[in-house]
Amino acid sequence: MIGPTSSERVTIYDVARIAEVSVATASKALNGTGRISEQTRDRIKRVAQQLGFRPNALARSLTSKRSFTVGLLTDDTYGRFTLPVMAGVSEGLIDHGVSVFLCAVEGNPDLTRIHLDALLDKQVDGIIATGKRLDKPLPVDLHNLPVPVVYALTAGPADAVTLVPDDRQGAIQAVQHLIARQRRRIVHVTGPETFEVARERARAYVDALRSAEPAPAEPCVLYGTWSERWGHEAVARLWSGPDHPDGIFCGNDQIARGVIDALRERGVRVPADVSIVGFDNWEIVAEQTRPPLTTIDMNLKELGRQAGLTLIRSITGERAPGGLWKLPCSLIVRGS
Amino acid sequence: MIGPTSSERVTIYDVARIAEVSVATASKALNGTGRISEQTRDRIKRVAQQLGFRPNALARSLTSKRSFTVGLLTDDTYGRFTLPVMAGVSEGLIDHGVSVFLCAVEGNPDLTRIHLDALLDKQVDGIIATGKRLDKPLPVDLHNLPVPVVYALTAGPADAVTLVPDDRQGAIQAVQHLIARQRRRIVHVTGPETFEVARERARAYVDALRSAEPAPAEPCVLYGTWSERWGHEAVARLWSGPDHPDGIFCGNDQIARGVIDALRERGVRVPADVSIVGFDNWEIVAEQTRPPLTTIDMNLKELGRQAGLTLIRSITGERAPGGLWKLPCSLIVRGS
DNA sequence: TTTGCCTGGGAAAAGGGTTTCCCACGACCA
DNA sequence: TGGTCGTGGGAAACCCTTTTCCCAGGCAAA
Repeated sequence: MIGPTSSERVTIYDVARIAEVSVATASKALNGTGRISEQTRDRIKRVAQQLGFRPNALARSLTSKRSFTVGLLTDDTYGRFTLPVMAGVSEGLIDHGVSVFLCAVEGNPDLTRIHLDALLDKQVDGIIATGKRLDKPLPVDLHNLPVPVVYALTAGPADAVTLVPDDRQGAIQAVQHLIARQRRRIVHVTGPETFEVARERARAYVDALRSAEPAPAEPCVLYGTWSERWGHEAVARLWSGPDHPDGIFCGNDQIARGVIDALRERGVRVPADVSIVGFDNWEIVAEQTRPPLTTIDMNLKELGRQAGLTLIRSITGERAPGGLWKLPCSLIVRGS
Repeated sequence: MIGPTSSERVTIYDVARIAEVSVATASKALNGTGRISEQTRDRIKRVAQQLGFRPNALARSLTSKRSFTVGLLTDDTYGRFTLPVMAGVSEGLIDHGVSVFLCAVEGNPDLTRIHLDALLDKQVDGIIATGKRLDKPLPVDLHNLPVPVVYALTAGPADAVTLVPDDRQGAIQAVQHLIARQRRRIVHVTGPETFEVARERARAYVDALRSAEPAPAEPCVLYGTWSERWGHEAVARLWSGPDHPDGIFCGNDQIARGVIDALRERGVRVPADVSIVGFDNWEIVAEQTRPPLTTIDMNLKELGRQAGLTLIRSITGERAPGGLWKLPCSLIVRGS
């Protein structure tokens, strides 16, 4: 009777025994290494197939020094930004047989340490650090780890690869879109000035306006919070004076949502009287506004995928040049 | 000079050599097993500490048959429901030294198969399957796996543990809250009737009304979609006739958002004229409505934690009775 | 002094693979 | 017929840790 000795998992010993070869030969046949005759190889493969043999990845990792796992450290509990990144990482890595350990560390240094130690003990091949703010590093030092680290959406050391959306390019696209729609009095309503991304987008907004022909009205940046409420308030403020904007570039989709609602309440038509562009392409918000929101997509899933692939390259020894890698954003045109 | 032989990772051999004992003794000392004299144990521990020795979890798993990893299979790409569950799972398991493999399978059977095989090859101790709909199973059969499986927010076989929020209890709480606020004409605006949760909540709504004293107006359930737009439409429909409700229980927070906005646009005051209760406690929505939304929280993080702990128990041999475990929801009272 | 027990510690196997050699054998050539 | 070479396959070491015996020696009891 053909079959493994017991109900336990079938090992390469079972395969070898039944194919009547040594385990060394079996291993070489199954991995395509070493010199084996065509027919022996086929026979071994057939037996392995029949037995449903699947090599124990743990045992294999022990010798190969590669565990085909990586850790994903994330600081973003709410997950609005992290989730697409995670999905991208996972998607980009599974093709390489690599699985991803998820570690939600919620800004807690002790917890982060615990997760990090667990990852290292489990011999991960590399680590991806991700957060929601580029200017806030993770609460633990990832320097001098025995494995490569790639940063995504969070601050890393200068010599490491850090992947971020190209906020500047995204903001410029947004402004140019408004200009192309014949808008001339374009203001920027965004989050707190303490956020680097807010300042970056604001700078890009100013530059884009300044370099436009014919020259639009002077730039005007309103810093506030990342909330709908602030969108309402900003509209109230903007419409309190005599000069009203005809285009508003919002720092995120929630603000844009507030702006759109406030405008509708005032009887201002979007996009007839004022065009709105958001930022994030948070579909659950952007698709539900009336009209649906034109916005900038940061392509976070793609960013995650790139992070994964970059990490793989580092693991396999390719030395990537460190620094900030900016990935392009896309303009999503909807109705606003 | 005290130190490991090379720059490689320090192994238990290094510890043993430097402490001048055998590896067997070192292992026993560090794990607190076997019989070792107090001083030898201390010496070994001190050496291990100095060397920064951390045992290789892979090698350890090889003998112990426990990898201290579990797989989390999720079908919910958007992650609104899954993310809190994931966070809870991770949080509940890290205390037990267990790490979580994240597998986003997006309803793709082949991809699911690939992930599942990778998990099994990596010798996970167990698997948590999660989705966003109880009535839609994952696109792969998790029966007869060599490891225990726990289901959360997704359909599992009858003999397995399946954790879900107690929709009935949550809905009843919502209705009772409205009744306690002296509301008598309470309607239920919810998602598609094809969703089991929608029907379940609707049944609970009906039952809660029927058993209330003094008897409120006849139940009225409006099925639609899970969108803001449907909230608007439902209000339009409800206010087209002569009899207007004074309480609305919404199937989710997005619908509630639409309802609240539509009411404000009509000049109906919330909660003076009509009280609203949502479902999900999706904070980003619920806190931004005007007024902030009173809603039902499904305690998904706690659900995730329970899923993790239940899985641990199954792994360690405790046989949990299979079936549907309903975890209580909480009423979150805000301004509506 | 012998016997027996207890104690602390070590040798070796096991866990499931991969890899480095090394060997046997047949073919080919002189 | 003897030597050389290429080929297919195997023995054993190795990866790192745990665990199962087993042993040596000290001490108390007989």
